[in-house]
Amino acid sequence: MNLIEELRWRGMLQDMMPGTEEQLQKEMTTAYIGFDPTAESLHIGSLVPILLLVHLQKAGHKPLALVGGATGMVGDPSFKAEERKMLDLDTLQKNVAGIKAQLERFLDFDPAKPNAAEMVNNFDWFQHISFLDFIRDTGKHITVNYMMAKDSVKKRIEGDNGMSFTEFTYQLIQGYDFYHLYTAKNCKLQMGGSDQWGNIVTGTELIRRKASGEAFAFTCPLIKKADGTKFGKTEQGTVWLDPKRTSPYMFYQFWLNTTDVDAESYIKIFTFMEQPEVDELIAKHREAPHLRLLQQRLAKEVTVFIHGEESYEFAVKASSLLFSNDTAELLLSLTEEQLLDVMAGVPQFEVAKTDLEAGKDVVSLLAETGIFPSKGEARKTVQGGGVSMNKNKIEGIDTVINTAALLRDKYILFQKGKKNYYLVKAI
RNA sequence: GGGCAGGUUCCAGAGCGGCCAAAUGGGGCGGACUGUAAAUCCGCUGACUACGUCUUCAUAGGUUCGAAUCCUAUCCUGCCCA
Repeated sequence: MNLIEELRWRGMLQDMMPGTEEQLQKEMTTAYIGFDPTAESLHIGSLVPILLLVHLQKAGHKPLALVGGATGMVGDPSFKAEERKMLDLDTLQKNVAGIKAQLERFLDFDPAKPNAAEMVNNFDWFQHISFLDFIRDTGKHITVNYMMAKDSVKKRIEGDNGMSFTEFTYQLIQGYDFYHLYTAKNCKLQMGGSDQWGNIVTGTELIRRKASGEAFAFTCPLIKKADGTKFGKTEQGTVWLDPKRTSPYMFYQFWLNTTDVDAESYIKIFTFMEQPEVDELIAKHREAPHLRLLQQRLAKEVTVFIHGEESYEFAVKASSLLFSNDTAELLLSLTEEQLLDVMAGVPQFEVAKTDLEAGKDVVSLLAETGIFPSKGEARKTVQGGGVSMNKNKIEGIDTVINTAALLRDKYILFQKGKKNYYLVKAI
């Protein structure tokens, strides 16, 4: 299977420019994807582009990972209803550095290899280009009519919020990136999410007009859940790749909670498993969905890829402990070390031990530790039967908590809903 | 620069002097069911020292016993004209 066939089978191909497949067959091709430095860490939304680069490199081509130090200063308006907030320079630089560090783990940068991955930052070339030079040398080649016709900006042009010139410029800036990489690094292919199609095509257009060259592109569908909601969010917010932001346990849980329908497509997209094995697994899953073989395998593959074998095993251990039925007794039997081990990925909070010795009502405890943002919310959730302590449901808001609740004389395990655990440590 | 329409709680969007912490929908959270799934049903959704009090309807002033609702100025947005 060649790269394109592979990606097509995996459902990772949306649009493709004619000739792309032939180009990839013809020679080792350099290709790039851009990453937005909107945060210091990548999140699972960026996983697909990363995987595209990995597949590309596996197929013998040369991947370039571009971090958008310059484009990040402008903000991509594609399909967005509103203008984005501008990031200040310091944050931007920090973000670029953070993202760079993460990307380095997933691609092979070994310079001895002909198709070694490379990292580039578009700030490096944009910082030397003056505004006047840019509009004369580059802006001349593209008409505003062409830029406005893009679907990606339609929402803003027809919408109620307008679009600043700054944001409108974005596609030209990104287009220039492609042009620059084409001339500087013989990069002939750009990939990205399907929302990037408009920006990417502006790049190939620029290459055609300014350099009389031919460049190619393909995009990957944006990942959505079957119910149409946004992929990559949980109750806790974004799922990050950085274990300090989203613990491997939470990360594992995210994948484990995938719905049946989604799991079938995710296993193709997010793992490197091959077709026969995937087909077999899906068949098994359809026969006995309650065993959730598919979700478990998916969670395993992705967690191992991002966090490694060891973290995965911790996550499984913690999950089985927290979700087994007789956990209430089990909790009591754990040693402190085991307890902490299991709770490694669970958010932790502290209380003064003296408060517990005096006895403290649940509501205050939950709010003051920060498990709940306010007393009101803590109260309402407790009243709705949504909070458990050490795996036993808290019955009323008058419940007073004292040192008797402490596990190993030190910890209390709170639970909001079924899946959200919080460990409180008495100090 | 001129004219017009707007800026409401997470979002969309009602309200247009007291009955407004603000309809309705979406989202979110929680409960039941289940497979840590989907669908469905139910509850909650500004804060607090909580049958009451406090801070909210772009911002700052003003009118009034009383304003999200009226007036003035400012800022922001859209549309149209120049």
